[in-house]
Amino acid sequence: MIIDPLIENRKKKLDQWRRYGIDPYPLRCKRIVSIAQVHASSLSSSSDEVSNAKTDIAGRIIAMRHMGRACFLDIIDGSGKLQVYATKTDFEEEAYQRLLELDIGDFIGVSGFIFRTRSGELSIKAKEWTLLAKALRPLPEKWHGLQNIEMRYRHRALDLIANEEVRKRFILRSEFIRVIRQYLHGKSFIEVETPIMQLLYGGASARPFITHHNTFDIDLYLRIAKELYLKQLIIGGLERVYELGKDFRNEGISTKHNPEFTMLEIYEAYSDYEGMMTLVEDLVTHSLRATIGAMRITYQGKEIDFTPPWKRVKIEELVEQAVGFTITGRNAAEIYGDATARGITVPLLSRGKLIEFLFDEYVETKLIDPTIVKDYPIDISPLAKEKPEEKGITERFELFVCGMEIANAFTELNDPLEQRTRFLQQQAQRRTGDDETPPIDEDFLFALEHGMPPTGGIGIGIDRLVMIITDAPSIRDVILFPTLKHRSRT
RNA sequence: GGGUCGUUGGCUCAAUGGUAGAGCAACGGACUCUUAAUCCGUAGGUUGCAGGUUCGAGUCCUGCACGACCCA
Repeated sequence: MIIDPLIENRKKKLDQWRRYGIDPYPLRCKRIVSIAQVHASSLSSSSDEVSNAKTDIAGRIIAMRHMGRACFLDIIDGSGKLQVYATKTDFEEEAYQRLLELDIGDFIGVSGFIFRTRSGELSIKAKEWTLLAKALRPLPEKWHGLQNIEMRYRHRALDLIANEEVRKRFILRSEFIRVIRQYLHGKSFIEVETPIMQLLYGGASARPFITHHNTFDIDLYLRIAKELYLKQLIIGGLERVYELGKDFRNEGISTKHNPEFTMLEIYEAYSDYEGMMTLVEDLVTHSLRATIGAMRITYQGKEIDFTPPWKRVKIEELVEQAVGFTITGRNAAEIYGDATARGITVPLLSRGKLIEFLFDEYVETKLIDPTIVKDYPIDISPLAKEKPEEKGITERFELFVCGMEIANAFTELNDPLEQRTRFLQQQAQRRTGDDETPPIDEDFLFALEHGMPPTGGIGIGIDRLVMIITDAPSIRDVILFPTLKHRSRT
């Protein structure tokens, strides 16, 4: 290991504190008030001496300004920043000298009186101080912060210390998720937990991660969706359930994809996809109101208006508008012919996949304001119920915002024989090399054969919603520890 | 997987193919209202890794690692 003089110096100081008889890592500190509380209780007062009572605060030193016989320190805790003013005359000779030996990054506790400096800054005049935790490494630079993106993702602690907006973003993420849970509880949904490690994966089209259970000596899959378990709960009589947690998909990484990501899935018996449209619209707008307090936000320079009602439009209509020829009522060969006649290069696919391809290519990125895209072709919607009046079309919708898929919902297919047929059709695709098609889940079909009431279900991508409300350019900016390749420490 | 860009002191960044620098942080000193404190001084580098071209490479070439963005 390379000897870093900065770290060596701090280690020497650590020993020095011990020689002084001071524990550099004491177990406890005094009962303290938060810095935010100090600011709050001093709002009304503008006098020099704000409080005659002694106040105890604690936090990390982020700046020190030595003035000879006086010293200013900036201290932050989880709630904010406060300036500490220490003068030689207020301390024993030793205590003041040792204060000067502190490093930026160290945690200290300060006992003193709250006052305002001549320039009006709320400060604490220190009477006593204690070392709470010694830092052995220097903090990132004070006003450029930590800019290196790789460092920010690999060492999120430093990112949170150095970059205030990062910390705010993750606090907002937490608030947003809390509000979602409150909303759902208010609607009598119960939160449940289903297996993350599964014998079979399903409920979506994606390649899974594989792990191994040693005692049973079996491979298990990390879930790609919660759908098939949650619907078993609907069958079991838990009529309103949701699960908010991670799914895992073994696919590429991009600014919109992390291999593990947070998905909320909600199932409601006796509802349908119309009910899910209302639910997602209400859930999202309610959560926006309760967190950022606005319906209009700017994402990466684009204005987005969440004001309901959101546009609801059939996928085939959107594709028709974009490509300029008729889709509805025409088969795959006809669509393929029209596309190639217009110079649009499309692969030879089934009808649904063709429409999906054209949608991805020509429509998706243009959907900026929240848009409910509905009535998907049946061959790409194996878990959704077919519309009786429109053969080949299912009661399924996806929500798009800022060109990103945010939610996917259906009137759940509850005919067990039909479901088996659909699964078998998927298996045919699997055999032709589509490795994203999951195997048939007999346990799910077994449950379904006992009868599932008409049900609406939806999956909502939480990370992407948080990206939008926090104006984050990459999904890695809203996941505290995004997936990165291993890099050995030098 | 393909393309483009990036990797220089703890951090943020410089440096026509010609002695690797600055600011912050650190260390020593001065200073009792500073807040990007100020002033004087000191130290800190195998320029991501491995090769190659060259009298000479942070800079040019090849490969690799990691990251960013775009595309698939």
